[in-house]
Amino acid sequence: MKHCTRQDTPRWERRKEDRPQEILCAAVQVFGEKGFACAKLEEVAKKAGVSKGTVYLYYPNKEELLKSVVREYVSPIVNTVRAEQSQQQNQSCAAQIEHAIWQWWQKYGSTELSAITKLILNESASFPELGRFFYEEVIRAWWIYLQEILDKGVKSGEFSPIDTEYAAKVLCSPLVTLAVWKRSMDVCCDTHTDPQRYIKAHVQWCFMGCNPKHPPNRNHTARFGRIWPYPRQTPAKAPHGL
Amino acid sequence: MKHCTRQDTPRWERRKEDRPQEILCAAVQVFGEKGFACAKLEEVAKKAGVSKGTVYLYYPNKEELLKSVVREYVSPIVNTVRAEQSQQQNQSCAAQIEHAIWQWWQKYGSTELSAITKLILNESASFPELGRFFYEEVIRAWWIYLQEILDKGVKSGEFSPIDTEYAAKVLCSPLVTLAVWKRSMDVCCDTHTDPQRYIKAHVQWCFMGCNPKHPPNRNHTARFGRIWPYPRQTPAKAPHGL
Amino acid sequence: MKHCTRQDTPRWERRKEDRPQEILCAAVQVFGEKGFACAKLEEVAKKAGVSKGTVYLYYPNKEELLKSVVREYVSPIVNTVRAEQSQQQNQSCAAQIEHAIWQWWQKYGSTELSAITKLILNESASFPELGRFFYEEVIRAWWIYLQEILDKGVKSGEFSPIDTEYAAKVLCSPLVTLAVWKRSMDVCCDTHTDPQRYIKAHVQWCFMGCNPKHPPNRNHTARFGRIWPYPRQTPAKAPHGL
Amino acid sequence: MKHCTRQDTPRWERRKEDRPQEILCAAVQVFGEKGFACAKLEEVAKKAGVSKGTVYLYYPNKEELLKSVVREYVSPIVNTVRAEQSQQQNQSCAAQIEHAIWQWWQKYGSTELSAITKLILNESASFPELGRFFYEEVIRAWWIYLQEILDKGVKSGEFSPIDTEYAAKVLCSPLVTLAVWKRSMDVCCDTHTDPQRYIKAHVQWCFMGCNPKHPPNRNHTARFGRIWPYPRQTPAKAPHGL
DNA sequence: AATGAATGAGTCTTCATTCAT
DNA sequence: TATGAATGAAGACTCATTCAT
Repeated sequence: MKHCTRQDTPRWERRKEDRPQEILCAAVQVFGEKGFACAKLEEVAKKAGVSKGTVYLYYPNKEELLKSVVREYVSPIVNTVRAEQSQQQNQSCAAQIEHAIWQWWQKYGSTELSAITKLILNESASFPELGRFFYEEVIRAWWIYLQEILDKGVKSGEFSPIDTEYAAKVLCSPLVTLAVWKRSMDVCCDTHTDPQRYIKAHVQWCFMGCNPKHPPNRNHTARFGRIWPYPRQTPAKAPHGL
Repeated sequence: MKHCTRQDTPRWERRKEDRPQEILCAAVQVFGEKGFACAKLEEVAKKAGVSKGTVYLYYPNKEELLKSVVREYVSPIVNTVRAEQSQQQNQSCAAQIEHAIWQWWQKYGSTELSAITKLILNESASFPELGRFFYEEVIRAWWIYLQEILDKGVKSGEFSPIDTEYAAKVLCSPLVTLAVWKRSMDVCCDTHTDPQRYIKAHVQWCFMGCNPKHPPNRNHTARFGRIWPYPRQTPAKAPHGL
Repeated sequence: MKHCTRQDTPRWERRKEDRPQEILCAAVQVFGEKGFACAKLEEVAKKAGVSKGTVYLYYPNKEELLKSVVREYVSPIVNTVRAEQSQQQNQSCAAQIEHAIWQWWQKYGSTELSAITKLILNESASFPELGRFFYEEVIRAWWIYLQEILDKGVKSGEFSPIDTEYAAKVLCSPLVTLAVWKRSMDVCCDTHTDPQRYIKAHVQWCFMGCNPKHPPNRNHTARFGRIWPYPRQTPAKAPHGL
Repeated sequence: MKHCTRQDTPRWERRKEDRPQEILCAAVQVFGEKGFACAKLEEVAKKAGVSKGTVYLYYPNKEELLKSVVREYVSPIVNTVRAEQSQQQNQSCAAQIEHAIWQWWQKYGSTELSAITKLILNESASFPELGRFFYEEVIRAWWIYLQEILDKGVKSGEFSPIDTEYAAKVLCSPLVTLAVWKRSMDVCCDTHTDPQRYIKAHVQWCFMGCNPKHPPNRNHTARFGRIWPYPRQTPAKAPHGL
């Protein structure tokens, strides 16, 4: 004989298996929307349907929660892409580059996860450890992956001899910009950047740039000498001088 | 008893009018480094050489300070952009592109002004009118400028026929990324990105990409169909959907 | 299907009765080390080899656990004290004193039991009944024991005429301090107090102090008149009164 | 013409000079009553008549607040006593010892400050840094001071040759015990320990112990061999074995 | 006008206690 | 019984904002 009191709706459930994923999933959303500093663990908890304390049961603190998000969701992506690629070694390096770019978009850039990149770029100066972690765990992995393909292409003669290390960085930057852009300008303006078209333009650019008949003199750039870091101005100076 | 005539304390006389500028100058640095949430008004005050209270004398609160910073700093950027657009008309389009890139870095990217770009990208989701204004006044102007050169080059046959609108966006993105990067990753990691080398790689990329013998099939990309914005996931769902 | 008869799992049968003891044993260590406030029930549980919930099965809350610890652990102390008191009657009083001191250390001070003394001194202000019980059953018994020896020695002329009641208290204090010290300062500093050497110094002190040729004038102390409790100071007062 | 509105009772006063002392004074009381872990900075603030934030204006955190109490009020005491003593170098060492003991009581033991000693002994295992700090700052200073006098006395022949290092420790312990006692047993029992009488007994003990005609054989102690640390018992063992 | 001392709401984190399993 | 996942009240600490000076 069972009394049908409130006991039928228990105050909480025991779901050890699912909790971590639920919390991580909520964390992606909250971190993505608010950034690291402004994200409230209480909001993460609420979104995950648990109490504040439960979050700490699975992740020792805010920073580790974010790191876990990265480790769990973001880091594996390069390896996945790499693994898929390795089954197609007979493709041209150009095809491999293109594939990597589209995969990046499909698996990361187009998802909620790419908000992490925006977050890191925003806050790594304030939370250096986070910046270092993301750099080591994610950014470098992508750079290395792309540079390997470029190196292979240069070695085989498929590509021109280029500064592959920096070319890999340049190669990534439109993707990063696109992800940030979708979460900044496209939110407040009526720009509606079309990712497909953007990436197509990027891919085309990758393989031929604008393809001029007479590329400018390579030494042209020697004229420009200012180097980073530029001198800081003292606050008392007029800001126009900046 | 001390006489406070104009002659005796000329420095103090100007002070009153300079204060707002000094504060804004400090604020752009702090906001640029820390983002809105992590920026401390105390740090702004210290950098500006005034007390915390003085900041509130000129700006009613943190949000208004941010808005003032952006409003104030957009003008020099606009001027910088405009100044670029009128020069080098007689050169080849390729040379004009390259010149624009280097000028962007020299006049803008390498200066404090580029902190504003980082700031805007950070905060435009939270402060839409700021984003809109910056987009209209600065970004679009710059895009149009580049697109005009590209269009001219395509029209004259100097360049291949490309999607000039989006190519202009892609063309900008490494510059934006570089400026943001110097203010984020390079601060916390030992990456020490070399702007000269980065821009050289970018310029080379612009004109020939990696220049493969057999560029991949253009239709390849049709396989990728996911479009933005993707549906939000509810926390209970499997995170693989991320 | 597993048969759980007595023969098959003899160890498990006893478990149920041992649990409270195991928990108390763990608790005395943790309370002794950390004090009531800083002791974590989780640490107690782990040390006892049970789960947090099990502790609550036997003790309704932290406070009752502490009380049980003291109740349970005080008895052995009392017995230890009593056992000491009946021996060595035929020796000189000095020898009896010395013997008592060493026995105290060997049977009590050097064992886990002395953690209880530290605990009681910590918490008796918050849990008066605990303090009272420990005082009546243990401390007073020990004092009386020592005082009896001192009285006998004074009466027989072996000792000088002294204030035996307070001398007994003074006589105890280095022992208490040593036990507390080993559990506090020696844990965090590199002091490594040597108990043997400490007790030797104490014993020597007991029988001759520093043995000066000209002890100071006994009436000297009349100059010092402040008595306990001194008046509490209000915060606004000058702190020099402290 | 002044309107007598609420403005007559301003929400707060600006009292930069007095705040630190008021806060420290409140801190002594709260730390003394509650111990380090249980002391709430909010209570300190309330007692000092300020808000929570104000405490942090002057002391960066709880630990530094306590350290400041020690540095400001406790540490100077030895030096004061030392300085006073140095004006009486012609006194016997015995008189100097006695003077130090009474000064300790008058300047520290009888005041609210001596609760710090209890606190440290209680919590230095949980807050090792605090323990180390207090040891270095206070305890060692007293030990050194007393040992110096003892050494001088031994050297001059006024005292017997003794283990002055450990004798100094033994010499301190009744004072420590007294201070702890007044704040533990005397609070919950009707013991009402008389400090004057206690210290008199201690002083007498210092100079002659119980002064037996036939001190026990010094080698007697060789029989006792157990040394610290004794072996920890496993929780499963019967606690009587402790 | 300028200062910076003072405030207190807000957030991370801990842990005694509860309770579904 | 026993477990340990889940809770939520409580406390340290921060910082935008106020306001006495």
